[in-house]
Amino acid sequence: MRLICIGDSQKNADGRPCSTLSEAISKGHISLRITGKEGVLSALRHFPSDIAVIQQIQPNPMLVQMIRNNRFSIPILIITRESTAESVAAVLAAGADDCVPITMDPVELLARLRAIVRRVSGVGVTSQTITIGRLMLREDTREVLVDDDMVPLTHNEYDIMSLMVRRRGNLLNKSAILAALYADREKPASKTVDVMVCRIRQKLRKRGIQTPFKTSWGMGYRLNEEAFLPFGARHEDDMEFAPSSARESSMPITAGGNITAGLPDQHQ
DNA sequence: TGGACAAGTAACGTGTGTTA
DNA sequence: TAACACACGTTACTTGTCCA
Repeated sequence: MRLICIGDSQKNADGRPCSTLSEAISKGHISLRITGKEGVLSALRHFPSDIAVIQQIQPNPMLVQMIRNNRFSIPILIITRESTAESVAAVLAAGADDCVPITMDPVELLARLRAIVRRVSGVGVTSQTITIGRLMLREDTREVLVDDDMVPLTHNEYDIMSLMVRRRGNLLNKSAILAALYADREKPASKTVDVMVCRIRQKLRKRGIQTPFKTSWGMGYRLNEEAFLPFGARHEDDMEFAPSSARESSMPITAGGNITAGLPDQHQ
């Protein structure tokens, strides 16, 4: 496994791995390359790696957002010294694959690194394309296709769709979506997310995807993977046409601020 | 069951890019 | 440079859900 270690704190500004990561690397016979956050894009471009590890004092979505905005689909694990549920949710929503404390046992850290790499390189996922049944998301061209028919999404609509697909299986609340879309900009009203999700739904509905997202009342949205399964592979419930103002789900999800963290991850 | 609140949606205003 | 198209955000209204 090839690992690129990115320093995003004063203590590890040049990317030198912390002791926990160093031990995991030595146990796992991992080839290591280090970089500071200034040279991260160049390093990712010139030194293909299997996974990126960002070391931060507190989870900060800006660096993850920058990597994703430059269309690097490399899996990202964040090692952090101090974290809150909200800050972990923000980096996961921005596109990180995992966020772990620096106190984690090196053995578990190594296992997580391997699991993420295995998951991302698995069936249905390539570095540029994610496929879920009839849905194909091309990250290199920022295109979304249903049955090979392109869905004309705007920039923000694509970003929400991409976020939903990459975090499929996880519930995403509106603030997390806004944090991912507007990492370093002033965020609009959360109602904006409702409107953009509604527009995506309308466009997908025209292509026969009736309930692309499940709504959890008061909590957020989740990708409805079954809606994208080919006809005949879906449950009866999903074959029904939803009303125009569909409330796909009203089942309350366990309350809590960090609703994206701690749930099973998405890539199968 | 009804009020409060959240979510869905259409309509509209504004900003920006494109084109003649 | 004006006209136009489009994306985006806001507003207002409707609908659905929760809870006392």
